[in-house]
Amino acid sequence: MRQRITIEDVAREARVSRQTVSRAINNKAEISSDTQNRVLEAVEKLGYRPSRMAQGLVTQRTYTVGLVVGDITNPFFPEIARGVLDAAQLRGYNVFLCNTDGNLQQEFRILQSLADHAVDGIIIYPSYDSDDNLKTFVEQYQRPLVLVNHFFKHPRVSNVMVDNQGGAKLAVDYLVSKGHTAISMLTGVQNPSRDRVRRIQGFRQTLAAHGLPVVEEWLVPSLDPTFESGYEAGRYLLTHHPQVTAVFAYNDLLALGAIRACHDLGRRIPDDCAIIGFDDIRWAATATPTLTSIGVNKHYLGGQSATRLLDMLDGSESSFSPIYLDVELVIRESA
Amino acid sequence: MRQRITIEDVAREARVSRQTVSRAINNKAEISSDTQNRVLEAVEKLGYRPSRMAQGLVTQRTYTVGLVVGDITNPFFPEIARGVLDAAQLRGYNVFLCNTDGNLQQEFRILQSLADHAVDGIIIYPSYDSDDNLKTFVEQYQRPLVLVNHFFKHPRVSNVMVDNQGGAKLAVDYLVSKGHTAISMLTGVQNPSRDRVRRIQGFRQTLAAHGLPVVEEWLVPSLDPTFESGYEAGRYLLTHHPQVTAVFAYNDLLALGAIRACHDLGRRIPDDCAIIGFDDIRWAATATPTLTSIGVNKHYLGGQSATRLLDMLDGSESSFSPIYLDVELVIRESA
DNA sequence: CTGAAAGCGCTTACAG
DNA sequence: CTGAAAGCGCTTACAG
Repeated sequence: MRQRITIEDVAREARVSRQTVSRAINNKAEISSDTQNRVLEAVEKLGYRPSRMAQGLVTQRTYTVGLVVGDITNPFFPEIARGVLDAAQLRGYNVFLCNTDGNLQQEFRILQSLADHAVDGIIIYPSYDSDDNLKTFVEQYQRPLVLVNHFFKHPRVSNVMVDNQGGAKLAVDYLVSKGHTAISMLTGVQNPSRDRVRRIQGFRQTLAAHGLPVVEEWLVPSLDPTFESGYEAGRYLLTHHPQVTAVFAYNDLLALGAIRACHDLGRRIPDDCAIIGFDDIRWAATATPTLTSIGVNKHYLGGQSATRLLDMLDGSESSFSPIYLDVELVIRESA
Repeated sequence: MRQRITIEDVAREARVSRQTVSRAINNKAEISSDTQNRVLEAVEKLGYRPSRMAQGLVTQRTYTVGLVVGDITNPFFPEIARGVLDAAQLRGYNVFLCNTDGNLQQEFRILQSLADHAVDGIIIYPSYDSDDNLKTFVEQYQRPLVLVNHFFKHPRVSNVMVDNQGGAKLAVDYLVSKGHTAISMLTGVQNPSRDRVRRIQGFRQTLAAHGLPVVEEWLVPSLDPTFESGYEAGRYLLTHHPQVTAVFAYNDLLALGAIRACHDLGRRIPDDCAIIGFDDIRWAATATPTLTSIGVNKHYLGGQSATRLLDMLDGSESSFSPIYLDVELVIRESA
């Protein structure tokens, strides 16, 4: 069983002290290029790689970050994760992935566990009521946090916001422009997260701006933001309120479920019922009919979140204003 | 700025030595329950949490593992990842997620970086030609590895295999039972990974077993295993070989693309052309028409892989035979 | 520019 | 059952 190659081995090979090896591999100024080269050769020869752990113990930098999402199985998240991963890797960081399922205790345990592993920072897509978790975490554990779609004022916390309200406006404006007046919304879960609240607000405000009434019975919540729930909610809506001619869904999964419900109820899309989603997951572009949606660049969103976090870590600047990401209306067949 | 609470603080609070604190929190035998309680109270009071890093430096156990997949954005992987994550978390492990994009150099860099972070083990879905990477890694870095759908004989390597050949047989048997004789296959990428090779083998053998010819022109490869490539390949196939009445696709994404191609070419599914996929991703159940596919329990696959890895780490047993996972034919509308 | 000393936060033998 | 010593693999001052 081969032993781990340590800095000691390199020092012996290059006939210098450990500190000098450290200087060489970390590119410190106080070293002659002669010795540096000699050390680097020894490093090469032995295949030495410094232990991140041992380094981290003294520098308090581990080059790891946590990415905390609701459920990686929700097609909204993999692309975000990919954006985070790509940006992180480019700068030499590894990423722990964790799922909260929107469960606060779970979320808390995860944050704690990431702290135990001494991650340098965390990107989190918080649950609907995470403020206590975030607060105790950020005060106990002195590391930067990036929150996606959730505001939290704190010097070590930065925010990346999708223009949810604007997206809802785009959707409703478009439906109205198509002549719809009986517009419903599938709002997603009962306990809405911040982004849900904002999409609902945008929906209400835009209807009002067009002089259209907000019929409360046409705002249909569901258990979770999945295809199945969208199917249930859509079926319920179209059965009990058949006068509705257009549906704006909190997300694409719900919208896709509603499409299926329409289909099963024999209502044609978009003629009998127009449907528009949010997020523009890949699936939306290939569904039948293809889904009109509010597009968010998820890879970019992830990338920006990671970049922001790493910038906070490199920490020249002390304060960071929120990042706002635009959305766009992607018109396809369903509306 | 609050300081980190260390074992030293707890020792002072409980009026014992650091070693005794260590014994208490690690539930060692050599400690009186009296002192243990006193220490645990102090731990509670101070909110002490041991540093995994410091522990890891001496125990050589970090309670982290790596999960290396092709691309988390491919809908095949998130459910696997979820299975890994759930099983790992249950046993107190955190998971680094990494994407190789099937790129060997990238894969090597990732393995190295995970080793730098001293992960306890790795679960990897290897690229098509990873043997060199795996070999140098496993010999240099004395940690267990779990390979999914790729054989590699080594005492520290364990394998989790999906019955790819059997799945292909199920698909072809079914198509033949429906009266098809002109059966084509979308084979995925040019450089097939092990699981691709096996699905193709199964396809060929089963055709032969039914006394049907294998028409080489009907085996259509593509750039990558995506919806877009499936569309291209499907379109090519049905234009140049219109006599084909059934298509078996390497995976669901390709199959879904082929469905769209059929649709655009005005061929009805399944009457003019039957299509069957592999993997049974969620999307398959909700497509129009819904996709007949070979089902793999991806969450279970991930869970088994993680469990196997952690069992190797706990290391009572020295040798582990491969895990074989069954597949099943899921009949829907497309075939 | 280089090395001897101290220490990051823990655990593992070894005494008693 | 408990504590003093040594050490995991590094880096950070501090001398020279």
